[in-house]
Amino acid sequence: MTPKSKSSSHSAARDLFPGALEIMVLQTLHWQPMHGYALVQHIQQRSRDLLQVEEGSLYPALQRMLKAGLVEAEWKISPTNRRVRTYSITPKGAKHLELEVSRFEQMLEGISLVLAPAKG
Amino acid sequence: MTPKSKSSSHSAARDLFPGALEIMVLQTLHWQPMHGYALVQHIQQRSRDLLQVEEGSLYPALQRMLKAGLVEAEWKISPTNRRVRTYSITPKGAKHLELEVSRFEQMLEGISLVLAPAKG
DNA sequence: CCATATACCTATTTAGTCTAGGCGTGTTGA
DNA sequence: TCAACACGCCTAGACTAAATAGGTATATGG
Repeated sequence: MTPKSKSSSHSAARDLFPGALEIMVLQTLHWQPMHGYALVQHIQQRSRDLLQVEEGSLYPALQRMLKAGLVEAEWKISPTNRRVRTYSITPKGAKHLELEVSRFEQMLEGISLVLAPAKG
Repeated sequence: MTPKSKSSSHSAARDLFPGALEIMVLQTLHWQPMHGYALVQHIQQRSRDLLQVEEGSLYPALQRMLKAGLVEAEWKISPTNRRVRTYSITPKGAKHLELEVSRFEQMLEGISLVLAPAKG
C-alpha cells in the first residue's frame, strides 16, 4: 500500500504499514463480498485517494487469506459481463478481523503515547 | 516492534507497522539525545507496555539512520559509569521526521476512512 | 565470586509489499 | 472492422524492515 503521490505520477512512493492491507480487505469483505479489482478501487476511493493498493500486493494477500481460510472465493459473471472472482469473508476471517483490529488499535495507542509530547 | 503479549510470555507476537519504529526513535531523539538501550526502555515505558522494541530491530534501525545521516552518535560514559553510544537527531533527521510523521498521519487517515462504516 | 542488569552488536530468517511484467476479454469509437 | 483501452486475473523476483537468536563486555549487589 502506498500513499498516492500527488505531484509526480511515476515516482515510487515508499510503503508503510504492512498488515493494514489485510485488515482493510477483511473489513471491506465483511460489509460485502467483492472481487479483487473492485477492492483496489474501493480502497482508493474510500480513502479519498490517500491510499493506493497495488494489485501486486492485493492478489498475493488474497491468496494468503484464502490459504489461511479467512476468505473464500467464487467465480462469477459480473454485471459488466466479465468473469470475476468474488471473495467473501469466512467466520474464521471475521474472528481474525476482530483480533487484528484490536491489535491494530493497541499498536496505534502505543505509538501515539510514545509520540505525544511529555507532560511536565 | 511487537505488541507485548500479556498472557503468554514466550510466544512470538506478530509484527505490525514497519516504519513506525523510525518515527518513534527520531521523535524521541528530537526531545533528547539517548543511547540505544535507553530507547528500548523509553519506548516500552511511554507506551505503557503496549509496545516492545526488540534490540535486534532497534540497533539495525539506528545503523540505517546513521548511514542516512538522520542521527549521529557519540561514545560517552553514562552516569552509571558505562560506555554508552549516545544518539542525537541531525537537522536532516528532523526534516525527515516531519515528512514521515505527515506521511504517517495521512496513512492513518486513509486507513480510518476505509475502516469507517459506510454512511447511508 | 557469581548472577544479574546494563549496554552494545550482528547474521540469518521471515514476511509483506512493490515492481514489472503477462494474459484474456468485453466495449467503444474512429 | 479492428485497434485501443479498460477491466480483471495473476506471478516472479527484488527489496526492506523486523524478529529471532544468538554473542561480547562490564559494573554492581549479594
